[in-house]
Amino acid sequence: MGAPIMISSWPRGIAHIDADAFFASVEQAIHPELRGRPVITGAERGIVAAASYEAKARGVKRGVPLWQVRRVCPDCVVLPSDYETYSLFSRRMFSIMRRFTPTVEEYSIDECFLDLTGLRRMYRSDYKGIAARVQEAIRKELGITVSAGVSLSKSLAKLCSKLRKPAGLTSVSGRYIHLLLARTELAQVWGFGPSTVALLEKHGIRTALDFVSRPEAFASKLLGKVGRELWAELRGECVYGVSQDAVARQVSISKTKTFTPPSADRAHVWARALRNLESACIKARRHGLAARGVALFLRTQGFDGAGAEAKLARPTASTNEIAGVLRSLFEGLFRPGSTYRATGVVLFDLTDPAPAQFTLFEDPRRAIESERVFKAVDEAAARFGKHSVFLADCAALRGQHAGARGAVSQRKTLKIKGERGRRRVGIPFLYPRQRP
DNA sequence: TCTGGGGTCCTAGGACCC
DNA sequence: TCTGGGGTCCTAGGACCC
Repeated sequence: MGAPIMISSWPRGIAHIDADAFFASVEQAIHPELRGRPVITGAERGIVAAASYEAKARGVKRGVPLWQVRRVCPDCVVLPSDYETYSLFSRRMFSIMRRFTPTVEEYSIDECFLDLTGLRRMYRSDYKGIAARVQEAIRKELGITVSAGVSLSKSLAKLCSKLRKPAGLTSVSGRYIHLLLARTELAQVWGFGPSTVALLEKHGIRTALDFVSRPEAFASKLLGKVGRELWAELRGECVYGVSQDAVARQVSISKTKTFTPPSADRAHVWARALRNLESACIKARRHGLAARGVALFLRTQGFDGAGAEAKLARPTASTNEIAGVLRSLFEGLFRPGSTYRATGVVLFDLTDPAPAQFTLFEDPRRAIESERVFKAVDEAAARFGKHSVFLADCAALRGQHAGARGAVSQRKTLKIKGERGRRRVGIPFLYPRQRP
C-alpha cells in the first residue's frame, strides 16, 4: 500500500531512448549477413562489450570473458569494437531525434533523454505517440531499434525504457507510477548502486515504492542530496532537467592499460605509462582541450594501486611537455622489486588550450615548436595509425634501446601531491574491490 | 575464474583566513 | 595564549554510471 504520489502541476513529458544492443545492432545493420545471428563485439578486449539479442538468447551476457562465450555459444560471431562507426551512428541517431525536439540530452553513446513537454498539440499525439514516431524514424533510417520510456521525470522514463526490450515502448502517467514502483527493485533505480541498496534494505526497504513511501526527510537524512532528488524524481517530480547542450564539457581524460605478462622492469613499465600519456594527449588534442594537471597510477600484481598527481605549469596537451612531469611522478611511485600489471594516466582540469602564455622559465620558441611537432604527429597517426610515431622511450616496447631520454625536459615548478595515496577520477579498477 | 576501460559527482574534514 | 564563530577552498575518498 503506497502513499499517494504527488505530481507537479506542470505535465511533463520526458522520454528516455535507449538503443538495443547498440554496438551489435550497428554491426548487423551494416553487415546484413549478420542479421539473425548471434553477434558480439569486444574482441579487442577479451570480454563482451555488446551482445546481439540472438546472442543474449543463447546466454551470452555483457562483460563475460570470450572463452566463456565460446563455450556457451560456439557459433557466435565475435567482432572487434569499431568505435568510429558506432559514434557515427550515434550522431545520426541524435540528429534524427533533434528533428522532433531541440531538447535532446546525449547521455551516452547509445542513450539520451528528450523533453517532449508542450509538443502534443503540434504532433496531434500524446507523448507516447511522439516517442513511437521517433522510434520508427530511427528504425527506418538507421536499421537499428531503440527502446523508449515516457514519464514525468528522467528517473521514471529510464525505468520505463528498461521495461520492454528490444524495440519496446512504455509510458507511465502519474496515476500509475505507484504500480511501476511497486515492481521496481531498488537496484534498478538509476543512482542506487550496491552500497545504497544495502543501506536501504537495512531499513526494511525493498522496492522503489517502499522508498518513496517514506517521508522525504528520511531519504534526505539517509542518502543526502542524491537521495532527496531521487525520492522526488520517483514520485514524478522533475528534478533533473533535460539539458539543451549538445555535449557536456569533458572534465578528464584517462587511459589505462593492463599488460600481460606483468613486469618489474622499470623501463618497460615507464614505456607503458608513456604510451598511455600519448593516447590521452592525442585524445585531448582531438577534442581541442588542454590539461592543467596529470595523474599517474601504477597497479601492482596484487590489488595495490599507487597514484600521484601534479599540476602543470600551464594548460597543455603536448606529450613532450607533460612527459617530464609524468616521469617525476613515476620515479616517486615506482618501487623496484614490485611487479606491475597496469598503468593509468589521467589528464584533468581540462580547459581550452591557452595559447602563448609562458612561464618565466621556459622558452616560448620551444613550446611553439612542440605544438607543431605534435600536430605533425597527429597527422601521421591519422595516416599510418596511432602510435606510428612515438616518443623514444616507448621504443622499450619494441625491444629497442630506450635512448634519447634527454628529449623530455623536467618542469621546474613541479609539485607532487598525494604520493602513495589512492586518488581520483576515473580509474576504479585500480582500487581494491570491496569484499561482499 | 575472478573481467576492462572511460567517465561524473558528492561529501567530510583539514587548512587557511577573517 | 586561550576561546569562539564563520566562511571558503582543497583534498582524499566514495559511490555510481555506461
